[in-house]
Amino acid sequence: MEFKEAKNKFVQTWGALGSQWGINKTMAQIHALLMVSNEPVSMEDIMEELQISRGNASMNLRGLMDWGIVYKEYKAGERKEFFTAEKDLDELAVKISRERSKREIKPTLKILKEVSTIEAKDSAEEKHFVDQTTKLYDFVLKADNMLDKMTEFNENWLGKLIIKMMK
Amino acid sequence: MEFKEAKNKFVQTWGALGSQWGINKTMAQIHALLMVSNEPVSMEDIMEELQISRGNASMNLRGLMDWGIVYKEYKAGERKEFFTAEKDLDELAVKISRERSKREIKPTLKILKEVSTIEAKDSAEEKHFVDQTTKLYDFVLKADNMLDKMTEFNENWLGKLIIKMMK
DNA sequence: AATAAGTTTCAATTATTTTTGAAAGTTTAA
DNA sequence: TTAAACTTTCAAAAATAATTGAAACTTATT
Repeated sequence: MEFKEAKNKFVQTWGALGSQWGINKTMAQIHALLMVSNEPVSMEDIMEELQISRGNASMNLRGLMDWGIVYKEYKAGERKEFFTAEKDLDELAVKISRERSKREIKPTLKILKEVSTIEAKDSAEEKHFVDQTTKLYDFVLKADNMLDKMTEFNENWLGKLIIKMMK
Repeated sequence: MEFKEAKNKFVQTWGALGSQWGINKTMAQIHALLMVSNEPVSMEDIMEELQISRGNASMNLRGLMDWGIVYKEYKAGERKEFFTAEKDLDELAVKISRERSKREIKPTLKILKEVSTIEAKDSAEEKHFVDQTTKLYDFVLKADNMLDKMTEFNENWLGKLIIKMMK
């Protein structure tokens, strides 16, 4: 396989994976493209390589920057903006975790707390509901805290974690 | 908040969360409904509670069974089929992890292997591509193996894991 | 302060995904 | 073996999400 083909295959695959995880295809593709680029890429180049419109590129780049995993860069003497991706994978994982926690997990926890603390009357049905949502709350809270812990490990937490798990 | 309201809120929230994670809303809602039901639920009841068509219910129940997190049950003397959800949350997490690994991670690893092993010529661009995709391969492989390990812990791995992480 | 270079926004369009509903298929019981 | 009870399938319709493109906006240059 030659370089261009491999690069394209990677970008497509990353895009498809993104879709399956609730990230829009183009956003994932742009991210993939920037991840494997050794130097900052302009919006023009992104549009060209992925065959997408200016508006699309602009919006998805903004989205990626909101996630904190793509940065804007300026080149001396150039008016255009360039973009780079976070390339450290541990850092990338930490940022994505943090952001998903903030956007999705925390609000869900809030609701779980609410619904699990209704007064359970005496019916088995209601008791089971309270019991199950309480368990779910505890579980999600624990999982979310684990993500927080990961950020403390910081350097290569995944490797360290696996070593601990082996023991 | 009264029971019916809480239940509805939970089902809606779980459905919305599903969407954000690439699981279709109805599938997530059915799962939520079954999780908090203390006894098996018929397709009729699911249709009624979620206000969805028979076809929709049928297809999404099938999907949930393919994930291995919803089971069919038969009640003595009843012709209808009933459904229950996996309610043990550790077990649920393990099953979802296993299935996502099989369906999404493993195929992605295969592609990453392919594209990271092209002959890198001498250009910095190509070298960076090979380097970055190799790192990505290693990272995803490690993360995937961690999921496997979780299944070995089996009983309350999340709690144990957090304790280990604290140390 | 006018112009040029570049970016963002958003209503309209297009593509994708989900849902419906009725026909076809299955299974059980008489 | 027929009919009734129930489930599955899938083409068409509806709902949702992504994309375009051109006008509005911003910033830098002359």
